[in-house]
Amino acid sequence: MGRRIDAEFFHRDVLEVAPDLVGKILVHRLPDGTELRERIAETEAYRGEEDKGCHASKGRTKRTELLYGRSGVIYVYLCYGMHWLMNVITGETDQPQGVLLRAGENFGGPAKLTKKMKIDGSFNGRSLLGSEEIWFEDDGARPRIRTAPRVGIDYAGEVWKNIEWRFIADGE
DNA sequence: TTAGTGATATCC
DNA sequence: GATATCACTAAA
Repeated sequence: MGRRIDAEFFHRDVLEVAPDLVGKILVHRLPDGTELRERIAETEAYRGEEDKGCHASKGRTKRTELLYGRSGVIYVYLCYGMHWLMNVITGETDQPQGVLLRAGENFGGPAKLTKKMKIDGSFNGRSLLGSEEIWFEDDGARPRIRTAPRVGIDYAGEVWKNIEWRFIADGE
């Protein structure tokens, strides 16, 4: 059983938090007391209004408001009408940045992760800090990380689409 | 490769 | 009010 990750961890630049989050364990306690645990195997960083791949690139709206808010908060977004994608807000307040959780160690795919962890839109805006329902743990694992270009954002243009802000645990 | 799906943003 | 878009997945 690991240590719960605290506010300081998330209150750093997303480019530090995103790779650090790889290998950490997401814990979700269900109302009936069951704990779902999954080690994070892959993340992506989204950072700033100039990042054309970031939702906040179009400015501050009701939807992206959370990205500008406190670190340690969960941003859940419904994609293509059926997939929940989970992000963790990082960095300073008023600085739009967040980490997209792309995969756990037992499955690949952002929507699979939320499905398996039973996370949906009702988690949007919740905090990972001091919560009895959902939090991250550090069990001391320090996986090797490799980087790669982000996926699914072809619309963002050559520069932003090729930048290596995807962080993957190197298996074996 | 394509269909399916619905919230959000943007345009009348 | 209407339409276009989208950080995806599964099936073929």
